[in-house]
Amino acid sequence: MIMKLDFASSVPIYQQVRDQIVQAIADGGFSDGDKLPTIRALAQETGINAMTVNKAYQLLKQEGYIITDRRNGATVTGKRQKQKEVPTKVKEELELLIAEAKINGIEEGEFLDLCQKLYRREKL
Amino acid sequence: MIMKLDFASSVPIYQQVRDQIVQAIADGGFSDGDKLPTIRALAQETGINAMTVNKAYQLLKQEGYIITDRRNGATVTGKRQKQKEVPTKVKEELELLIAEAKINGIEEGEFLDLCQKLYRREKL
DNA sequence: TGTTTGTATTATGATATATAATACAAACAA
DNA sequence: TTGTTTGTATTATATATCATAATACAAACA
Repeated sequence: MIMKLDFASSVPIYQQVRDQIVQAIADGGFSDGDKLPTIRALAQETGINAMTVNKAYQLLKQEGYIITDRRNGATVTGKRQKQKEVPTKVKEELELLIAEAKINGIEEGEFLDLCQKLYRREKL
Repeated sequence: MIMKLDFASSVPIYQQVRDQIVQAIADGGFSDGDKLPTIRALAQETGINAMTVNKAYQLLKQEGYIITDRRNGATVTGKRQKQKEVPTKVKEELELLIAEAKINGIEEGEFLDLCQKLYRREKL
């Protein structure tokens, strides 16, 4: 599994691992029932500590993105049932991003265009 | 200045302060030339330490949102010249948010609609 | 002269992050 | 049975971050 880690970043490594796995799931790199690499394997592959990978997996498990089995490893649960409400976390973070975009002179049309392209995974 | 702080949040307090000031600027609550509360005043008002407020102001200054004067306090610089490129930080965080939205079953149309409403500050 | 401003310094404590070395129970293969 | 692999738990260590506290300073102004 390709994993780009920035050790100079202020974003914790376990968070970076978690984020990239979430993105891989969203992009179809992992589907429902697919197995993630074992904790030890991913730790060795990336050169980081197994407990750091474990922390990322714990987070993913807590968020419902994966299930874990002592014998079977970590399995992706896939896309979920549509929620009635957009998660508050998504809305709040989106609000902040939009505020920063506005201050930087990004107009509504340009911003929505960017969102659409990113959603469709088109080139920018 | 109204400041909602969540002390149970994992987001550092200085970051929450910074975020809310950025949002206030974007929303027009502060315009070019307006003065922010003094560090000590905001610290007392919110009940947090002055050095924590200072850290938020340092961040805002470093990001170019405000200028500070030893005598005059902190002044908002207002909206900037439009950048050629959308900041990488905005794009990357947006990508992650979109990934999480996708997994939660939020379709493109709904997501773009949400973005538009948030940009226009309409009710949801 | 006194006050207010952002800033700097030093100290302290709590929490978070990351690594390291083991150990454990469960499940499966040989 | 025996051995291996799995996630998980434990303990220790080191470093960094976060937040508070108490001062102090130079600059600017009334």
